[in-house]
Amino acid sequence: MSSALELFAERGYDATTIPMIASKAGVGAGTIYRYFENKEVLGNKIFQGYVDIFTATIKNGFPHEDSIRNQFHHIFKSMVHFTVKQDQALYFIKIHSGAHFLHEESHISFQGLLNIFKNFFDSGKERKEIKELPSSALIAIIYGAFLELQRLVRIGELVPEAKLLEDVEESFWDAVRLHI
Amino acid sequence: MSSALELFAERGYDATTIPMIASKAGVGAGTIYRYFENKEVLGNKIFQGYVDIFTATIKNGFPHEDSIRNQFHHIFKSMVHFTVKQDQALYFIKIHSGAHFLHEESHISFQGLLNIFKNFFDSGKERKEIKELPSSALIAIIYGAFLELQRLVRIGELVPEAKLLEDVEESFWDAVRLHI
Amino acid sequence: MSSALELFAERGYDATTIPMIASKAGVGAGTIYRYFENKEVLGNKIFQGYVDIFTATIKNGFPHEDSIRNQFHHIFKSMVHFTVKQDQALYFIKIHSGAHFLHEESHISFQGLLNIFKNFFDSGKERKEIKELPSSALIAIIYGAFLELQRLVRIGELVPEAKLLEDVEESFWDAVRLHI
Amino acid sequence: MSSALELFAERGYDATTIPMIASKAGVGAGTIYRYFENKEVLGNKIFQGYVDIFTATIKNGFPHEDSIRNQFHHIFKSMVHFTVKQDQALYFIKIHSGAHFLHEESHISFQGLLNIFKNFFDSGKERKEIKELPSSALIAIIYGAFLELQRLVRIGELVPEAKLLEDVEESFWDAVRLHI
DNA sequence: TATGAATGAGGGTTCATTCAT
DNA sequence: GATGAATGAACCCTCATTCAT
Repeated sequence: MSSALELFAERGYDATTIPMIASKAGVGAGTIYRYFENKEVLGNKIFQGYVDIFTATIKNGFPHEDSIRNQFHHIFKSMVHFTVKQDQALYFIKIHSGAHFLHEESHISFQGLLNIFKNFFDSGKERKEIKELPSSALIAIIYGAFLELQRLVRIGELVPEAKLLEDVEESFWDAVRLHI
Repeated sequence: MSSALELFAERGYDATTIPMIASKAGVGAGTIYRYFENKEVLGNKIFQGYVDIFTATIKNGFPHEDSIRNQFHHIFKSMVHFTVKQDQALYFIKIHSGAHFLHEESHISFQGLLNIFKNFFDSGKERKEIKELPSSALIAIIYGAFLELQRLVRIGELVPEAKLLEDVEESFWDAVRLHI
Repeated sequence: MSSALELFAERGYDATTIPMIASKAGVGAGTIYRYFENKEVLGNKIFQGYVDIFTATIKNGFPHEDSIRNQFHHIFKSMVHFTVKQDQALYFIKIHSGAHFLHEESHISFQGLLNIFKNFFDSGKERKEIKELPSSALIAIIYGAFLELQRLVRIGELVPEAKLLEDVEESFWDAVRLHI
Repeated sequence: MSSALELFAERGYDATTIPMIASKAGVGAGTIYRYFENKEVLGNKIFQGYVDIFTATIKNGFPHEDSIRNQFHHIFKSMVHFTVKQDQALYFIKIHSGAHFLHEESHISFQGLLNIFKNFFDSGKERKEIKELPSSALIAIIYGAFLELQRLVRIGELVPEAKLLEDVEESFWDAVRLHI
């Protein structure tokens, strides 16, 4: 799975062949079919797997009782944390989140991820601390911006130092918070 | 080209076949090869074509002498304008901007687009009106957020009404402006 | 036809396209189909046409009453003559004389050509001036040797000067004549 | 390879399709690509392979110390020997020796074959036993005549009995030897 | 259980042929 | 009559998938 992830992230699902994956994993091509029905299933397993890890990372230790700002900080920190550990995974998710090979189940997993954000923004709006934009829009802003930034980190155009992360978090927070 | 654009945007370059494009365009598969040397050239022509239109849209009437805020407004308005006219195009550009089939020329066109943003942010930082983040990061935030929002519009989850656009612009501006 | 001949000789029948021929002839591709039903017919027309000219060249002024040696001289001279005028044609005939696209009629034309040689050799054998080999073998020797020589001339490895031609004729005659 | 050889010899390289070869060989079309990078490589492998075998056949047991006449006999015998074993191969070589798909390496192999003949004729001319024709011409005569004869054997018009071979060898020798 | 040779459907592409102009 | 854009069958080739070992 990690061989497949790397290749899918590097070359895209369609441009990656099963023999490539097998060779990178050091197994025979046929062996892959003992563990995954076919390439599509493999792609979905990886997609769901990492989306779920991402989701779990954010859920883990979420400060439900804390302030909105601190909840936001937790989310941001979790995203960075996941990204650092799984930069291939996030890039893979980004470029394949609308891919033709994804099953309904994968889309649902993805929605689950987005829902965490949704819940957060909904409660933030209730408390008049978050802008009165549709939550889906707020998610799109944070998620889209974050993934694009991550792309820059990936290609080496940006180095994720503490100061930068702090500034980016500030920018994100400014984007969504309600300015009085 | 518009048939190809639609399919490339929907399914991605690799998952789109020439017969699919031909069929959607209502022509024979061979006909495509009278106008484009091969699939790769077709992909690049479309990519460059729309990137250039996007670039031109932003450059057109850019208020160089106006305030940073008004320049930002022009950029945002231009992005919306282009998106409304060419919703497929922007999504196509997004998911293929690092694709393996792109020629050097296409990358340069894309860089040209990003440079407009860069120049804007650089001058904004000089005037102390924009956050002290690397311009590439600021671009990523705006560009990433915008494209993700546009995806929602595309799939019908968001309706781009005047009020929404206004709020989104405000959010974007908050994200990049220097809060005193 | 001459454009087609040149291309067929240079690249072979299969590697020559109708648009190539049209372009070389300075006409539209469709125009060719006003004069030849299809590519196959064109190929056959050319093959037959030149085989017939070759045949006529040899028949023309054949010294039926003269000595075998002089008849041989006439044949050799005619072959050279035809070759000089139509070097493409002979090469085309050589490399396509067993080609898949030839119709029965073309094969018959070709047989007609070989028959002239056959008659000559048969009468020579009767007069005990030609070796007692099957006429088909004698033809093969002269015809095969001549065409291979012609190939060398074509590619510039041999210059067909008078002395060379004389020597080659001598060699050919030695090959077939009965040495007492 | 033998299926390909047969088809290439019968129909020519260009008119032979990979599916034809696969079907004749009783394998799937894709299987061929496990053993040969592409059709061109297959064609060259076959060409070189047989040219090399032909070359080896002549070199094998060549009587360097013997008389020119006996050396000639060895060459002729070798040609016949090779032809009997590989009748398709020689015809394939003949009709493709100038073909567009041949790599430089194949041309060199072919030149190597012709060089054996060249060396033989050169030494024969030195000893005043061979006609004073360019060696390339002498080769063309023997090679061309032989291949044309072989064609007749292939199509059944000539039966290669001992007597015939003896007579043909005599004819060939007469063609090239210096008549005092 | 693991393998990788074999398969053949399907992709990109070419080109003989047609036909509206 | 001449044209050349359009066509689609058929080519070469790739690769997901199978299955005998």
